Amino acid sequence: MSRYNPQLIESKWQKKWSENNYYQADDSSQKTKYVVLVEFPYPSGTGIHLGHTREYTLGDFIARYKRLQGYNVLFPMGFDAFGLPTENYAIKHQISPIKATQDNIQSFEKQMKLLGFSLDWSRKINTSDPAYYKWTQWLFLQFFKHDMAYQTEVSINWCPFCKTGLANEEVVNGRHERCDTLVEKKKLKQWMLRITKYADQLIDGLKQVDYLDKIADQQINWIGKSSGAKVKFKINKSHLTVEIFTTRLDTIYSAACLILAPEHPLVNQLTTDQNRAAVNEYIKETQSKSDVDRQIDKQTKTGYFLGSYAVNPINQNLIPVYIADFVLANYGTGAVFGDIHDERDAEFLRQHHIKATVSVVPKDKQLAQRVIDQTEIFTQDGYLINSDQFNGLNSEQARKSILEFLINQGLAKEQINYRLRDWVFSRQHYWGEPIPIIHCPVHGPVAVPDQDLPVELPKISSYQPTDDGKSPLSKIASFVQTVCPICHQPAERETDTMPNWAGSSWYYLRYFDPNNDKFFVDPVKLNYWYPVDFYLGGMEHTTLHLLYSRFWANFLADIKLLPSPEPYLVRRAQGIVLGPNGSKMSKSKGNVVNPMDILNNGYGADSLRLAIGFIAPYDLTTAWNSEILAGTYRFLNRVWNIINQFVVDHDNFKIIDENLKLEQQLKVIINNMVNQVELDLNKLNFNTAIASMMEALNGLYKIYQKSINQIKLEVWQNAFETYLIVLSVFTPHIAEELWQIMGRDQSIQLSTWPIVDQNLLINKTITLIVQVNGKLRGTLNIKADLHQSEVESLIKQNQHFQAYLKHQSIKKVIFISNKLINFVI
RNA sequence: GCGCGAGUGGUGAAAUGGUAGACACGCAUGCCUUAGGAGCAUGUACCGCAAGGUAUGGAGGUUCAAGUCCUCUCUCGCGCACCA
Repeated sequence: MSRYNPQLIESKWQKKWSENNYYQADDSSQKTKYVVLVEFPYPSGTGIHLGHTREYTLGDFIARYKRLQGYNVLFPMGFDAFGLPTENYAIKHQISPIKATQDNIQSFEKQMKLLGFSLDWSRKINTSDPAYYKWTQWLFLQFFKHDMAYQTEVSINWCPFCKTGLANEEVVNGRHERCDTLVEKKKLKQWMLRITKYADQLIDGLKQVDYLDKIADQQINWIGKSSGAKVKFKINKSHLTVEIFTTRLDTIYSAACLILAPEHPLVNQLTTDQNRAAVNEYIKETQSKSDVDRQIDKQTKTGYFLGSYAVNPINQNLIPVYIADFVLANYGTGAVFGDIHDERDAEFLRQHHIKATVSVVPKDKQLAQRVIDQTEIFTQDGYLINSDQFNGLNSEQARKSILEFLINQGLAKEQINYRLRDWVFSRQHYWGEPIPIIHCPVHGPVAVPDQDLPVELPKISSYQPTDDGKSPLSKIASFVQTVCPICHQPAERETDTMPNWAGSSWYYLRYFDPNNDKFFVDPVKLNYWYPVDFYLGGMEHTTLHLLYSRFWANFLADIKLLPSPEPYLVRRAQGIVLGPNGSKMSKSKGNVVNPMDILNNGYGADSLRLAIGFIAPYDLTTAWNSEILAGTYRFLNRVWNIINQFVVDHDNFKIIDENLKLEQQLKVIINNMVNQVELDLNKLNFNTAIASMMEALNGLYKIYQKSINQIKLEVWQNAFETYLIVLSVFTPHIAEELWQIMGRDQSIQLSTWPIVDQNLLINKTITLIVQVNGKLRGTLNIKADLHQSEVESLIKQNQHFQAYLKHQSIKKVIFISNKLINFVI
């Protein structure tokens, strides 16, 4: 009997599978389709890491399970090759990004194959391939043609290290999420996509899909819808008005001042000569500070009085106008009224000695008094005081009434604001899709005609971005100089490129039809495959890739390029794999576990795959633990040994003393396992599914060692074969090898998922729980479906239980058939 | 501060309101041997000789019955954050 040698069998089967194209999805199948999508990787130089391995292994479990169930499964893979990581890698290693990408893709693909993923490699895509980005550019032009892409001079987040603009989503704690450099503000003319137009749809669409709650919550949070009102404040002795945004119109009687953002356009006009010098000084100061610096000390509310006064439209009170850097220029109207019912405002009033009035108090009288005395700040909804005819209303009623009152005078209107900003879509980098626009002195920005797509990236020698905020493409005259497609007069190409999120915003669609050079995807294939049935990815993309790609799909559905707006029916996120010491894996900490090392250590892909499924629930962040691996390896050895033993015993098999009860037991073990694994896989409980397989194997061992000759050969054969089919979802190589050793010619992948025998699930005898006053007092092995009276009489005959019930009056008996009996005494 | 989620053995973790700790790691004892990165058997929450009692971060509550439901509270993780 041979020993289990994963390296030998794994490479053998990987080769066979790829030769036989088992995983190529069929575009014209009669079967029901099922698309399993996992986020495609950046092909960085370090090869795949354990995080990829977890994500793709879990996706592979689903894909293999669905395939055995008879679905036409599409489980594709590609490479998100544009973007900063690849460019930085190329610069560092002094090779061209094209070459770097090719090399890295090759090694990624090789490594993924070593892990036995059932990917359809015939559909491989690469976002940096001109044949692919031709359609990224074409799709961008659809945005442009529908006024969804526009150019504007904006103050953008600028990364001085990467020398490029960033989207809000890429800035984390004031730093660029990739390189951790402090982000600066810079005014640049940028291409923007109107994602804000889809804010409501992106919230509402979540109701139609099955996303993990926290994913949906995070997206809703990020979009940050808030309903309130815009109110006009007239400036005293002036024709000017300042518009403010508030969600708390019920507190307007408390408005003690107006506060504008330093960048507010009216600041200059509202500043009196007397204050001008100091105000300008303050503005200069804030501009020199980064967002992070501004937020370092949230307690100190700096600001400056402009010299003007505004008129509170509700009561005609004159209130001073200030600027302060805690008011954000790019949210709402860039101006607010300051009042005591907001913690920040209250702090501002206190620090600048502005007199505050209370207008909302809580119901609790003692608390209300403290609020009136201004010893306590009350920011919640309550009841109105000091508010003329609105006194006594609750906050919600007051908001409505006051809004109506002001609307009638033309001084207010309802307003919904979002935190979500339009998407800065320009990058000043070489390694991205060129934005396919030509700037004509006469016609302005003009779309590159479809027949001229793709606008290919020119090959250049220096990829280094420039300091002046321009893409390196701007230095290539032969690229820049062109003619206007409308008037054929000299014109210039756009030199900005798209962000790395562009290619990934629609990549899943390209898998449906990866080689089409006539259209981004053939409508017939699109209708068959769209939408994605199951999408697994990282939590970190919830407000980046996931939101962006939903936005693209929503827009493309609006212009009839997609059948429906929501691209992913189910979205789940796998947990992060931490280093063995419980902290994030990183080179500097020296706690990186490389999946390829695990393979080279002789454990093999099957043990690794199993360990990944077994270590914890799939969505839990978990520290890598190589002892789990030793356990799964041991388990596979036991599977290997018992089946090889069976094949040996098979030849000299003689039935002795046939035992039908034992045979039934064997069948029940297998049937229970299939049932349990099926239930668990449907819920993505891979860890308990694998535990069920281990439990079943323990059961098989027990019966096999003692009583192999008491059960018919074909029952054994059937049990082991069923076992292997279920196992093949998790560990395809060893399953395939043992399947062959058992004498089957056809691949185990072409088998069908076993059917659970419902009759075998019903137990003939059960273990009844016996409780007294809810406390466990023992169990009783009895026939199933006994009546309460029968059970009670059995218990009364039982000395052990009698000890508890004797001399007691039984008040009540709770009886749940086949489960429990509880005596209340 | 806001939004989500989680707290269970020495460890990773199981438990449709119904036997808490499945499965696995580790450990202990024994067996076997071709002495291995093995294999097999038994045991392994805590207290107690036992009968029994106590245990799911803490405090209450609902219930015949609570890890699970409710209220309060503590701790940790993730996300967002001067968004009016």
